[in-house]
Amino acid sequence: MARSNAQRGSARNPIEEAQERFTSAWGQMAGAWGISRTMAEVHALLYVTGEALCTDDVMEHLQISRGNASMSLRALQDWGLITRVHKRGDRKEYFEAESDVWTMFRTIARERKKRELDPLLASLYEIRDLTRDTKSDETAARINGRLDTMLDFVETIEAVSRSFLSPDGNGLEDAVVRLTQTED
Amino acid sequence: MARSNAQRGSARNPIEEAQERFTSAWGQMAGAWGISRTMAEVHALLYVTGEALCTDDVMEHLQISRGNASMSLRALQDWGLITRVHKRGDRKEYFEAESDVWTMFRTIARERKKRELDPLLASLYEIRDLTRDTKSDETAARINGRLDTMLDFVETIEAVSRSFLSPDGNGLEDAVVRLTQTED
DNA sequence: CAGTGTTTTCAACGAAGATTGAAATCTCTG
DNA sequence: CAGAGATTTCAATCTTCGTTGAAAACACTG
Repeated sequence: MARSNAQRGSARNPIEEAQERFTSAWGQMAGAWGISRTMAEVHALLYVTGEALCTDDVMEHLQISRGNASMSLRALQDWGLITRVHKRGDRKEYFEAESDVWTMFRTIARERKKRELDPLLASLYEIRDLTRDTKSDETAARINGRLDTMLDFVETIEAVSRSFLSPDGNGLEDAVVRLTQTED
Repeated sequence: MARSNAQRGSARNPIEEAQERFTSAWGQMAGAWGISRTMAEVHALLYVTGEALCTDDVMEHLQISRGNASMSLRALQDWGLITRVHKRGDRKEYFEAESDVWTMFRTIARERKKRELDPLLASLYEIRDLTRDTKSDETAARINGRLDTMLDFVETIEAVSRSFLSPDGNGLEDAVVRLTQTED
């Protein structure tokens, strides 16, 4: 009882502290890809640990409720960032994180594209069609011009994303490596 | 009284409706770059309108309070997405949005890098240093391996971002164009 | 198929963040 | 430099989102 409280905050040994700090740092990034802090922390924990953990492990490490752990694990599965693992002779379910960081990144990017970019693009098409046959005074022309410019831009972004993400390939990593090399 | 309520939701003419729908669609993207929905809507309004607006214009179009409008405009200035404009013979301040979409994108990306990526990288360095001289049993080795892999990855992302964003140049647009063309 | 261990669901609650509005501050103008 | 107009600030309030915990559903095992 005394022991399990004493180690709150800064963990016993360097490895545990590193694990805890990583989990927390990764949690800060939650906003960066539109998931809750807890969900990011669960993911970080599974990633850094590198082995399959069960709901109780997650609850204990992160000090969260069973319901919260269950929902976060479910959401991470929906994103495709973790997978279920069965251990025979054990009735509990275990989960482990995708270990390849590029795959992880691609998964997140693909999901965000689906949830944010694609709907935006769809909206922009609809909006353009609203004003397709409007006689343009000066103001209308300016506004339409801006909308068209934005649509072009978002289309370009979408095209780039698609070429990286949609095939099964790992074009992303290649491209990034190419880009970081000689910028001639 | 009847009139100003009647046009809530769908605006009178196609142009106004397009403007309103764009503002709303752009507002949905707020989460995507870590600002509040209102702030994104103010930005969208200024962008699509294409001319300088004052606080009262913003308040009226978006149906928000003076305080909220003031704070959102301030925040957008801090981000560098809008600039103040003085109209002579008028005591009010006016604001207009950056009109070049690539510049806009670069501004947002640069700010996010500063606020999210750089701190993450700093944390990861600290975390690595924690475990630098730990004798590694099997578990510790695995965890350290994962942390190193993640650090490499984030360093790479940082390097790519930096090469696009930090110079004054428009390397980003060029790179994107290059990437969308023949993928050989 | 009863019993036990495990996971999921969800209404109530709590925390974090956004918004308001009015007072305080600032800034022109005559 | 008084006063009107414009902007900013911030405590109180509202809203939204995340979390809890216990009940229900589920899934094994003997």
